[in-house]
Amino acid sequence: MRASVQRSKSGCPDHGQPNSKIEEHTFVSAQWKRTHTCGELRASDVAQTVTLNGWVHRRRDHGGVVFIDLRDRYGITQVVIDPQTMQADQGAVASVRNEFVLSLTGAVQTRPDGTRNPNLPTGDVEVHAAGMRILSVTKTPPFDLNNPDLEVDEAIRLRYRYLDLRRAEMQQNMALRHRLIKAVRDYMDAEGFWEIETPILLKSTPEGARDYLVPSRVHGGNFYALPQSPQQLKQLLMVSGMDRYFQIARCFRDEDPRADRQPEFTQLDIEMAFVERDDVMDVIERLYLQLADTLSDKTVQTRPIPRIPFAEAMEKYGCDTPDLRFGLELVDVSDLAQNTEFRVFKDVVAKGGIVKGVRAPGCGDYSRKQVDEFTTLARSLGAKGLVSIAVDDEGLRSPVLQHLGEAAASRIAGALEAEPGDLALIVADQPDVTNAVLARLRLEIGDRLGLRDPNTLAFCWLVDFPLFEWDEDESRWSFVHNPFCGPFPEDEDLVESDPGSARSLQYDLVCNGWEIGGGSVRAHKRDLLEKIWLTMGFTPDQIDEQIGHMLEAFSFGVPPHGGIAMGLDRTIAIFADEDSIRQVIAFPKNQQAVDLMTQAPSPVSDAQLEEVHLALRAKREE
RNA sequence: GGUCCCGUGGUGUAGUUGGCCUAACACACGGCCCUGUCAAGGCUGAGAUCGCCGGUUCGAAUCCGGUCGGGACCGCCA
Repeated sequence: MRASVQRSKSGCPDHGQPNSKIEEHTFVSAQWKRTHTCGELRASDVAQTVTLNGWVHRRRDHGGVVFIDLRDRYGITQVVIDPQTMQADQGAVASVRNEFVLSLTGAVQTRPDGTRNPNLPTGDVEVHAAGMRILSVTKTPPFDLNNPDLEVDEAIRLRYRYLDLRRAEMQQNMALRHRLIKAVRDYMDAEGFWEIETPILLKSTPEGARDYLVPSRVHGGNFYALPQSPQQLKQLLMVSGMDRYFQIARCFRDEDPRADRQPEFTQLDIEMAFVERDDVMDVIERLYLQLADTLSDKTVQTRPIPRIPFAEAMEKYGCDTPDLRFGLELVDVSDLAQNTEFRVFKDVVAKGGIVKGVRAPGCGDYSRKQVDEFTTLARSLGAKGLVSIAVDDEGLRSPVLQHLGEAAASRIAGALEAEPGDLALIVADQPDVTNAVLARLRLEIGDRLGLRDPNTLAFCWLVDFPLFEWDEDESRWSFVHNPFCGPFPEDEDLVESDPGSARSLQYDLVCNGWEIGGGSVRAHKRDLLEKIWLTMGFTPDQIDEQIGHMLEAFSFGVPPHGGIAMGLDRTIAIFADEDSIRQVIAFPKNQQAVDLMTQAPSPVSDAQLEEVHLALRAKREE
């Protein structure tokens, strides 16, 4: 539980408070209203009298002439203030500082030879000010807004997010986000989809992520839940005959945030009637290729988007979100490993584990310390250790060479296709741990060797997922995807006879190692759905309670249907070269799910609690 | 719930094998000078008891413990 959230120190130096006496002007007279934006004046506009409104990006005061770079969303224009020709109060001009909001009027002129600025679209011209009005003064900003290279602590940026959003990088990200969502809407419309809104206040569903709850005032003791996704509603819209639905939907999940996860996030939510797997995938594939072509300078690595069966992805990459921008596939060496004298390997294989490895090209000369970094990473993900084998022209070097034996080590290195100069990294553990660790090590190698080309979009579809996975904690089968995902038609009998072998009609779209979307063709037949839920250990009564309303709806004539949900924040982050979706969300929350700007979540009054019939069990702090 | 990393003027960093730190540098900020800059320039000034609390020590920004804040990850995320 969060104790008291510290407001960082007041932040802004206000030495001498020079601004307190400066007159600010109300924006009443049309005379001071902009005629142009700060990004549009060109040589062809010379001789026009214009008025610009904007923020002072930078000010260069030469004692006589003063240059002001005025900035708005559209760009930056240089304004020259010459005391000889300027009608305004010189004191006001001298008082201007960065981030003041100004109205400046004057004539557009060609810049003198040799003073043009090729780095600015407006750099051929400048406005010679005839008048100036200060619309708003400012305190000194808590961090530099005009230095694109400066990396300011994210907590400070989030506290003053409205200032952070003035920076060019964030303006570009917001522009990209707007254009991408606009392109999505245009595309969906052209494809015959209807955008239909669904409720934000709905019923809590116990499966899945933790719900955000909203207490009901009218119905004491009862709660709405915010949607984790509009899953059930969009399926019901199929029953309603809407045929093709989409929504730019806000979704809410009360789980710990990450770089690629926020408590609330935005999905392109889609559902289609009378479709098979390929129909949904085709709609999304064409959309994403179009988005990549029109909104990104990056190159799509492979068209059409390759499809990778889940089992193959786990085998080659150790995860279901492979980064295909580079090779370095994992290799299973369990057979070789179990025939060595190395007890660690033999025991793991004997207990159902696997031994796999990955090649780190050119890392054969890594120091003990560098190899230890790999080991630390492996241990942090649950591995008990990491076996490294360095290959050079002399032979092999490995901490476990004598346990493994020269010949066996050589065979394993050979299986990994390690050449002189390479380092082979091998993990032996239960399959999930081995794969998770090596998947991460593979990415780490890719990062270190610069193999994750930021100019490439390596899309792939993950298909042929299992329908169920075994839940160790609860000793029962559970969903891999969602409660309505359908099995392969030929696998329907396996739902009862061999649940672990039933394949699902799920598909995930992956790009550069990020899962950017997933969906499925649904199980729309009542008996099949009931069978699936029975397999997962629900009693008929429980099934009725959980999805009775869906089964009832399906009893009134349901079209075969399927859909998908695309993570737009992640999509935009990849397009914008950002490591975190916070960079493409205007007002995100931090890793503790706190909004550092508004300090939400926050206590509410006793009266508010009373109204919604709540009493707190623990006295809140502070 | 857990592992790891980080915390020094407004911002970003240096200093962190304890002592020459009376804490340095750049930007920002205040004052003065300067009529063609575009990261303008010159001179000058103010600003941090080193997140907080406690401990070790003759001596702590530096070592130890705790705590708060931030980040990456694991768990969690149908």
